[in-house]
Amino acid sequence: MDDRKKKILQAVIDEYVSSAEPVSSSALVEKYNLNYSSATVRNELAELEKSGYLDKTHTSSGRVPSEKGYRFYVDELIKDDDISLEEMKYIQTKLDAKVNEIEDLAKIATTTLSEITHYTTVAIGPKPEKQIIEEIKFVLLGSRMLMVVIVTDSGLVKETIIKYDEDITQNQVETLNNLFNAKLKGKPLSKIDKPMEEYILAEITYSVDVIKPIIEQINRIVEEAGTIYLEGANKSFDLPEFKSLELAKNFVNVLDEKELMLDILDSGVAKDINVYIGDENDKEELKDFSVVTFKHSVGDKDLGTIGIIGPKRMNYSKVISVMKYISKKINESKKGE
Amino acid sequence: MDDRKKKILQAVIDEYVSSAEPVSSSALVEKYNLNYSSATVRNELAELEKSGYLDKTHTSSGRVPSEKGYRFYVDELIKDDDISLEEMKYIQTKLDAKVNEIEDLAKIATTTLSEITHYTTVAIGPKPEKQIIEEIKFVLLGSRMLMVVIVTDSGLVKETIIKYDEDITQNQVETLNNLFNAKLKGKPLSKIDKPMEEYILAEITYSVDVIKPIIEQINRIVEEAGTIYLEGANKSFDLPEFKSLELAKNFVNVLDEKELMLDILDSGVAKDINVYIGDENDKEELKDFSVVTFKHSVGDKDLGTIGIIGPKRMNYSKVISVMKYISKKINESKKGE
DNA sequence: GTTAGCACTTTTGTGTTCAGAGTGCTAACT
DNA sequence: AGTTAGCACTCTGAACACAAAAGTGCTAAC
Repeated sequence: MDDRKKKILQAVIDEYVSSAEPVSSSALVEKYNLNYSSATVRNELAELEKSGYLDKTHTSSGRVPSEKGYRFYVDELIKDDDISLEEMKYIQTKLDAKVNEIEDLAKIATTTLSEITHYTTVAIGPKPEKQIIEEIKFVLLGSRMLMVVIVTDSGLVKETIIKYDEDITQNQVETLNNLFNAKLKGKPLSKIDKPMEEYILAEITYSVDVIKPIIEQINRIVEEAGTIYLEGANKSFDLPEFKSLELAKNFVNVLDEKELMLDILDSGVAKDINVYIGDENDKEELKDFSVVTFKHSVGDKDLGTIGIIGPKRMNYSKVISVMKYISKKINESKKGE
Repeated sequence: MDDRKKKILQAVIDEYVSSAEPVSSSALVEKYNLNYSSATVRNELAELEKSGYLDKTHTSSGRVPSEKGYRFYVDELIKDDDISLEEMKYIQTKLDAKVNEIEDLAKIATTTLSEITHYTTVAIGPKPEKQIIEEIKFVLLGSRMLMVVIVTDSGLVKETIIKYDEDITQNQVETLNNLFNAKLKGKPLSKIDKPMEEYILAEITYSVDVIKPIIEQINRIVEEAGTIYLEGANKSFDLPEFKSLELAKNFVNVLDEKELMLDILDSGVAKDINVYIGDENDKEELKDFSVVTFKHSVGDKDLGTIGIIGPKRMNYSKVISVMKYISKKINESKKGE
């Protein structure tokens, strides 16, 4: 593919991304100051179409990028500095917010990404099983509320509260602290299984009623730790793709299926940024969309994966540029902590 | 208004609520086994229209309830036991879930309400200023993470984490516990103002760097405590009212304005259940919708307010029945705790 | 290799027509 | 009195035709 073809393909995609309308030869000449006539451009467009990079919606319509076209664009033509000074500043202030829980940081990154790109973003934290329990602490609130706090090596802090019908003594709290730390510290953050439960129950001399709810709640925490969150689902409704309400509803339904989202975010291979365009998505429901995911981290601490879901006609340059920038900034700013 | 008119008005509303189409005289006769001919019904409809309870979309169309019609329906015709056995059971299992934080209970109620009614629900917790701090506790996690836990009389438990660059001693934690409890216990949950901040700073002998972030985070918690949450925003897209995407977008935007939502939920007067139909809403943005709010509580503990936002063509009977049932069940089941 | 020019294709918007759904009213019936 | 059958009238919405607009592809000339 020669330079002129690349230039034209890029122009078609840029134009289509911003207008969502099939792109005509004359529009290209006018807006992208190509030094050729529309007739020449038309010839090139015809060839690009023959090689599969472009499509037409009907015989006499303008051109629309094909998935192959987008793929070529993402692989070869993308700019990864498509981010303005204002955007950088905005990201910086957002990330500077005094947050102390690692989950909050991830959430802020997800929100910011959605705000800047205007696409829907989803995120999951690091897999619970990959995190190591560093400390588990029992704290008595009043005399009948027990708080359980679990701290993991990746900086995750999760807590829950159990209410009892009887007073809990400081003594009991000590015992619990000792027992649970002895058994769980250094282990991966996963549910307490039957054998472990039996062991703990056997070990404790006093009432089962105290222990049972603790185990129940710890298991709930673990489950919750793998939770996904979602930002800017409504943003997608501004897209002309969704002028059919049918499609919009489908989209919302996809987002609602947590399992599906988990799979998608998990499927990202080792690469830092993964782009799935239309049919490249494994899931049938996403064949009409594009998904971009990236793993982020602070130093060597995994922060989980963030994904963007948008139309195939996504602004890949901007999305990837912003992702890279956020990723870099998170890593830099918080490394010392 | 005589009985027959009431019966017909009720039939028109019930039919319109389920079909969203203007209701014709013949449809009424057929589906609501009225023992009159369509001509008679037409006469009644004409009178109901003259008195303002019904509208027409054009001269020869069927009838549509007016806001006055809905208001009459809500005030006079509503059934408050419009809830099935299955629904009761579903609510019961949901509420039986082992949750221990009062906020989670409110969240479950909100979600369940949305699931059963298929409308969008929003909720706010009790106003922070109305809650009294019962205990404030500092917990050291590892050696450089400090967790602050605040417990209020209404059962709210809020916590946050502060990370330091230097080790914190158990001694310091004790001092903090004593100082903050001495100053804040029994006070309403509100931001720490300047004088109080100065006082605390003066009182503490060691580094300001330890205290500053604590105050910062406590204030953040307080702010967050008044937060609203939202459930089932996407459900509304199934409504035929939203066949115009324009309206759908507006609706989403309304939901996005947290301030607005807060106002609406706050404005509920002392009554247990408040219904605002169309123009009865203070906010311009909600003139096309109806809002139903209710305060809920466990025993004498305020749990905050839940609201339902839906089309004026809302199933008021069902919504109110379900609200009442949930409210009753929450109160019953958790009273002992 | 490039481009002006034009025939050809398809979409989109507009006006028109026509059937269908409902009402309102009149006149007859109980 | 109240009820109802019957019919004229109104409005909507779907179907169709037609014209204008937007583009392309191709040819022939530069």
